[in-house]
Amino acid sequence: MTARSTNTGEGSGAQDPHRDIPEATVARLPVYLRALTSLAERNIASCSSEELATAAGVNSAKLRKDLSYLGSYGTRGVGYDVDYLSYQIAREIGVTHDWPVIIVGIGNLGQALANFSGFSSRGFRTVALLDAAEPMQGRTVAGLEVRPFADLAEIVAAEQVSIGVISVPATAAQDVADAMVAAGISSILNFAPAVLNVPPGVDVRKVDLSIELQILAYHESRKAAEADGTVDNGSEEGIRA
Amino acid sequence: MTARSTNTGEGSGAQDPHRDIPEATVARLPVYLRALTSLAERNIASCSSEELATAAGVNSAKLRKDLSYLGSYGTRGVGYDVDYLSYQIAREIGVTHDWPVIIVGIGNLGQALANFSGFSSRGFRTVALLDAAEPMQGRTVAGLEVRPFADLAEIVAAEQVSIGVISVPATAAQDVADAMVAAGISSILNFAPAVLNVPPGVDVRKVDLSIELQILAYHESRKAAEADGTVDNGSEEGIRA
DNA sequence: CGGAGTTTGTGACCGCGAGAACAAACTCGC
DNA sequence: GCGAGTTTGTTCTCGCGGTCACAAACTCCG
Ligand SMILES: NC(=O)c1ccc[n+]([C@@H]2O[C@H](COP(=O)([O-])OP(=O)(O)OC[C@H]3O[C@@H](n4cnc5c(N)ncnc54)[C@H](O)[C@@H]3O)[C@@H](O)[C@H]2O)c1
Ligand SMILES: NC(=O)c1ccc[n+]([C@@H]2O[C@H](COP(=O)([O-])OP(=O)(O)OC[C@H]3O[C@@H](n4cnc5c(N)ncnc54)[C@H](O)[C@@H]3O)[C@@H](O)[C@H]2O)c1
Repeated sequence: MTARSTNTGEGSGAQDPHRDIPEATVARLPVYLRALTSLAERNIASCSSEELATAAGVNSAKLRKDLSYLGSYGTRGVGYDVDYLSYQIAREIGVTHDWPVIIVGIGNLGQALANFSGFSSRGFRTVALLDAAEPMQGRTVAGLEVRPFADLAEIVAAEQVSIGVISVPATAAQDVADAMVAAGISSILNFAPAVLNVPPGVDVRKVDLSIELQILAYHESRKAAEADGTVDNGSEEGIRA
Repeated sequence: MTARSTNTGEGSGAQDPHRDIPEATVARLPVYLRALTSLAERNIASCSSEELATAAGVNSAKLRKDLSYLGSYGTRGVGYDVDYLSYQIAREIGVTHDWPVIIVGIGNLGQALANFSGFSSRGFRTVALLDAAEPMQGRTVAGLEVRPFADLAEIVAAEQVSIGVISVPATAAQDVADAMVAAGISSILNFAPAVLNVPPGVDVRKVDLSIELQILAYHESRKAAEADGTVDNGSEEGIRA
């Protein structure tokens, strides 16, 4: 029984800014930022939590709690200053300056992503497009030359890239991810329907179209069943009164 | 078998199929289905929860719990039959037959989606492409003629469409959603960065690229700060890997 | 200057979901 | 037939996250 259980008093102080923002809150901050941008474009200088919450599609209490994690940037009885809050959220997320991004796999989806203007307007800058296929290389997409996949490490080092987008077929996704990690990339956005294995310290987020549709299909099935009465062909029992 | 002996309780048995599957589980079922498909393609006939869990990138206990919501389809001491379990999951999700889907907004992203083969192989069939712009209409994308947006209601009724995909600019998204709902669509997959307002009974899922990237940027910022020396106290040794 | 009205920030509560642990059920070898 | 080994299905516990409700803080007006 040594003093192993130090227990670290450390107090329960929760209000130390920049300390452990809940993941669910992090996922909503970009939504708030977008809503604020939209308000700013309409020359609205300040807003209440209620207004911002409806613009963002969330509960106002949740919004206030989320914002409280980054500090007290509102004024009681008044609301939030749009520009000021925008900046604070952008600073917390880390998009006050642009992040360089590379896209690997310039097929159907990769080209759409490359042409997507929403990147640059929200804190990101596509600095390179990479593809393994010979016919693609050298072609220009969205003003950028498509470069060979072999140049990955060189580009990542030269441009200080830490975020990579994968839009290659599922079979190649793990290889690309491995190469990205080896090159020094530590955040990956994966569009391929594959489970990626990465070392600790590397973040992966996935966007999976089929999964989203299947989730919708599940609820749609239940709606149909609800309206219909029965669910399926009951080979077992399914006796209904 | 069929000896349903101790069926008296029914209290916490909770094994009534088709009753309240948790949302988090629903979101993972497609992942399991994909992993199973992959196993089947490699001619693997059965697997344990451990194997399937690693293939799906989740914890085995979580996987077993998830599967238990749809019934007892495994065999203790043996594992799961791949084909049988695949069918059961597909049936639960509702993708034993194909769902007709329409895509509205055939720009960069819409064309990529239309050309995406993953739809048809996972329970969905693109039956129509719609766009409001004159120059697009009549053109053929992925073997389908692009039709005027005004035909929406007619197409939805004729093809019994209940799932719609929105890939128009954010400013038009709400209008398109309203038209979809009016036409009878009750599930929407939205790619536009906009908050959609829909009546109850209509499901909306959103895929938002910028948000995903900003979440990555947030964690990336913290990694940079961590490595930079913004860490003040060195008293604690337990650095989370 | 003070009270009424408004809005933020936060403490309390509760339900869902993740994970560990274990009993039940099945197979296999003898 | 029976015990040993294996794997599922379920129970229990704990922490995160969503919601409510309210005190604190600010403005406005008389
Ligand atoms: N098209 C869509 O709408 C869509 C939607 C959701 C998901 N996805 C997924 O995104 C991925 C790409 O889809 P797509 O339709 O653009 O496919 P695609 O076949 O059109 O393009 C894939 C590109 O990746 C390149 N590539 C292949 N292997 C590579 C490697 N090892 N290194 C570098 N580049 C490589 C190919 O040359 C090709 O240009 C797929 O995994 C697909 O499942 C696509
Ligand atoms: N391109 C991408 O990679 C990408 C990624 C993420 C999100 N998005 C989002 O997806 C949406 C589409 O992106 P895009 O790059 O394809 O844009 P785009 O401008 O290339 O295409 C939009 C299409 O929608 C059509 N359209 C406009 N208003 C319409 C209406 N009221 N009814 C029917 N059709 C209409 C236009 O004619 C055009 O063909 C945007 O909201 C964008 O923010 C795109």
